[in-house]
Amino acid sequence: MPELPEVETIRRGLAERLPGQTITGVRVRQAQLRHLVDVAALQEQAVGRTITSVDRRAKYLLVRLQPDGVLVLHLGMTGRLWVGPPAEQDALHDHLIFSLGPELELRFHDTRRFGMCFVTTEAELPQHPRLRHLGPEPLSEAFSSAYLLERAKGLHKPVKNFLMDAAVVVGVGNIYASESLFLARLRPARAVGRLRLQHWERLCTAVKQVLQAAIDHHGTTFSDYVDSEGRQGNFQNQLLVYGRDGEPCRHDGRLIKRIVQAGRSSYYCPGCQR
DNA sequence: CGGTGGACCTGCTGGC
DNA sequence: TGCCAGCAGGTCCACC
Repeated sequence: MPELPEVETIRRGLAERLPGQTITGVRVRQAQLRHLVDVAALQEQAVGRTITSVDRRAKYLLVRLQPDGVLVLHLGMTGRLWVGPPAEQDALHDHLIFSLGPELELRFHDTRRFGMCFVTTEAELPQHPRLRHLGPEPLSEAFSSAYLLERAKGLHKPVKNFLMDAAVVVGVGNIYASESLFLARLRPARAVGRLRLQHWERLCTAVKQVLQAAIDHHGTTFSDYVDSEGRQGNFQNQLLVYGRDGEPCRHDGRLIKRIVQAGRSSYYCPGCQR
């Protein structure tokens, strides 16, 4: 479900409400998510700790704990987090419930169960198997045209798949990959090893622009994404190609095409993108 | 080594 | 109406 802008929107909501709260209990209704949740580790390393901040690395939310510990949450395709007064009853697919004293709770809901939850220490976090291979943040200076050119050298994979490879850059999912390629005027099937610096400059700028604009609009609600306060995003109104198969391009009127790459839909304008 | 295809899950939609 | 194929915003691993 969520790509970087949606996760960042959720992070901002959590960062307003969680710091200073103490995790007083955890209830696991379904431990089998993307990986099996280690309930004992949560009890030992999260319960009783106070939350100091909520940060983000790639699409992972990092709930930092005092005196040490990081509660890591990933929303997969359909994960949602909810902060509020304790619910009267559990809903279907409410898997994890963190009590924050008697009047507040953090609830993790995930229909398809591709999400993740684990706890680790501050020292182990960078080397954690789920995080250690991750590439640069797209909105950081490390994500540059020079970096992309170097990284793509000798590779033959399509630029769409390259952009969605978390070892290359994190946070760019299926929606924003198509949108970025449209802005950069590049067809998704272009082989990365043959692109020149000028192409990477266009693409790098486009990725940053699209992600920042989506964050500014609180993300994209395509079917069911909502933030931690239950609010929908607004960026779906600004999508230029994603999900617009057969509709006219807003720039040149040609019909948007849909192709499948690595099992995922890609959308592009055959006129604007080369 | 790089690249693809399928697996993991549930639920919704559209065609017959 | 019912059934079934196809699709969905992510990640990982086995296999060529």
